[in-house]
Amino acid sequence: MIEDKLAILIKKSIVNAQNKNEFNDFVIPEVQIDRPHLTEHGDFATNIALQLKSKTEKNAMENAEIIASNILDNEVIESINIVLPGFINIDVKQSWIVKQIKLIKNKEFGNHDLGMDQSVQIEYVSSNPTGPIHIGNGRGASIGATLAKVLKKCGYQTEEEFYINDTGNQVKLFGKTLFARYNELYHIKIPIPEDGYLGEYMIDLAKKIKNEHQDLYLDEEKNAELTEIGLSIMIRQIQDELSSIGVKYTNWFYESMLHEKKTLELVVGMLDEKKFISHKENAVWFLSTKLGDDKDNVLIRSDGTPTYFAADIAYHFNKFAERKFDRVINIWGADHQGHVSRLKKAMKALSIDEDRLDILLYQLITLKRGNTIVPLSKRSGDIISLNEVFTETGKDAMRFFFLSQSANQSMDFDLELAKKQTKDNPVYYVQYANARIHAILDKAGHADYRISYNNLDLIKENEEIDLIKKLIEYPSIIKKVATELSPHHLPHYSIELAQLFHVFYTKCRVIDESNKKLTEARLALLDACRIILSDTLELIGVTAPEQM
RNA sequence: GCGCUCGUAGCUCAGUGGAUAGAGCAGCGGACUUCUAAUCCGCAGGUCGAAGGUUCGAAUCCUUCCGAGCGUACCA
Repeated sequence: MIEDKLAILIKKSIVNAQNKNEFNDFVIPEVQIDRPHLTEHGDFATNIALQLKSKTEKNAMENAEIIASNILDNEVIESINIVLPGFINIDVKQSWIVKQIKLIKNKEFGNHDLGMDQSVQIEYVSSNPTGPIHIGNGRGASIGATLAKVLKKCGYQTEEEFYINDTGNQVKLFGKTLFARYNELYHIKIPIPEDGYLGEYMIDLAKKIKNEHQDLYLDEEKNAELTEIGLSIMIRQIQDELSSIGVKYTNWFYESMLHEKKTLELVVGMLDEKKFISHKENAVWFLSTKLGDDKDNVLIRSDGTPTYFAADIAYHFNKFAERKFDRVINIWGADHQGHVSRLKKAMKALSIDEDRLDILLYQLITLKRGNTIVPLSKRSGDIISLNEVFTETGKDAMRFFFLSQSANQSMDFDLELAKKQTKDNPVYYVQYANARIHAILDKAGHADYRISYNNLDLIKENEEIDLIKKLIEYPSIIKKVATELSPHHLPHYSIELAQLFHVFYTKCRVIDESNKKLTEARLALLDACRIILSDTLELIGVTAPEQM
């Protein structure tokens, strides 16, 4: 990365100055390299001279002068300007920028080795299998899928997992509701449980089972089997819907596995051994207050059944201790916020370093129809399924939309406006840039022009240089997304890149019959652009069409 | 009450210690005989919720207040 290169040059210059006694000895802090907003402030800037004030006992301007005068000869820096109150502004050589095109020959550009081959598991969506996934889950799906791809690009061994809560109260309710709906088809009236699932999809589900198995499960004693069949159909539907927006998991993990393998008992036993368990009012409690939480939490209810929390501790124990992931990232909706601290405390209690667990919360989506809020509840049957929204807006517009805001920002999703806004979605602006690139490359191919890196020095228009500068920013964007777990930078970057391409397209004609050398150099630039743009779109989870 | 997140242009949002705060949409005005006008160029639009503080420097950090969403279960 160019920033690293410049930081090293600056660091060397400070060492130089120290050796010449122009600076006294001190430990050099990390040199921060920024991209200034204004072009007159240079291509890059650093505030290191300001930061060193306390260490050198000189003022920032003096520091800057010393640093600038000690920078060794190099192929990158064109000029250095020192500006009050002590900024060092750096302009980079055009000849160096242009040469960078050569480095962008495939999609490995932008890769990092941050992960050092560590294994990381990313768990996301994990919605209850008692109903179809709703529109709100689309956000978690988009964030998770993109983050997984970026981490892979950064040298992690990634695994993507969907956790299926196939046991517990909600599943029981689901089973009872399904039983009632199924019987209804045979004109047998069985009341739907009070908190049952009222959505119409339960009727469809019952019909499906009737078509396949006829009256085989009318007997109440076979309710467990009926529930299992219902769940498996539901899960398949969830898989299909996620896959149709381009989200595919490496693993689907069933909660029931934890019960079968007695992981819960194991974990509760371990916590007991480490004195984090107490028995109060016939229930078993986890003493998270011992680790600084505000309150303790029930693991086993007074009726003997485990809570969701207990299962989740076992599940995470399984991730870390049994499957041995180095790192685990969970992507949760903000309504699970209260769960974060106690799960981390539980890991700590089990002697698992809580820093290995990252929980990324995304703020919830408020669904609206005009000015009225549309409530969402699986149980009441108020469901806007992911499926019905994306078939109207399209997968690409949806993925781009969900990713383009920071996870900390709550989102409004207006169902009426969604279709209208679809055509305004910036994703098309970006895709159009890609289509334009391919139009030129195709035409050049037919006319027998070849990409050539031999005459890159012919590239000197401002629009070309700006475009290349944006291209070589790509690795730092990827790094930012991976370290901050903030995938929303990708759509923004793609828009900026597309914009610079469109400007270039308007100002610089690529195929110029009178100038074959320039044409072939520009084809090299164009190809670099194609690679970065399509890689960005792939990470976002959006297609890169060659024609529009 | 306490905790988490947010408050930036008419709208939707970037920017989270750096210099004169940016983009899209909406608005107004221009540009197609050219490799795709789903494009480009220009104009207009802001006391960064409020007040204090920290420092060379604050939309960004701290404190208080105001407003919004979420959480605070022997639900998941």
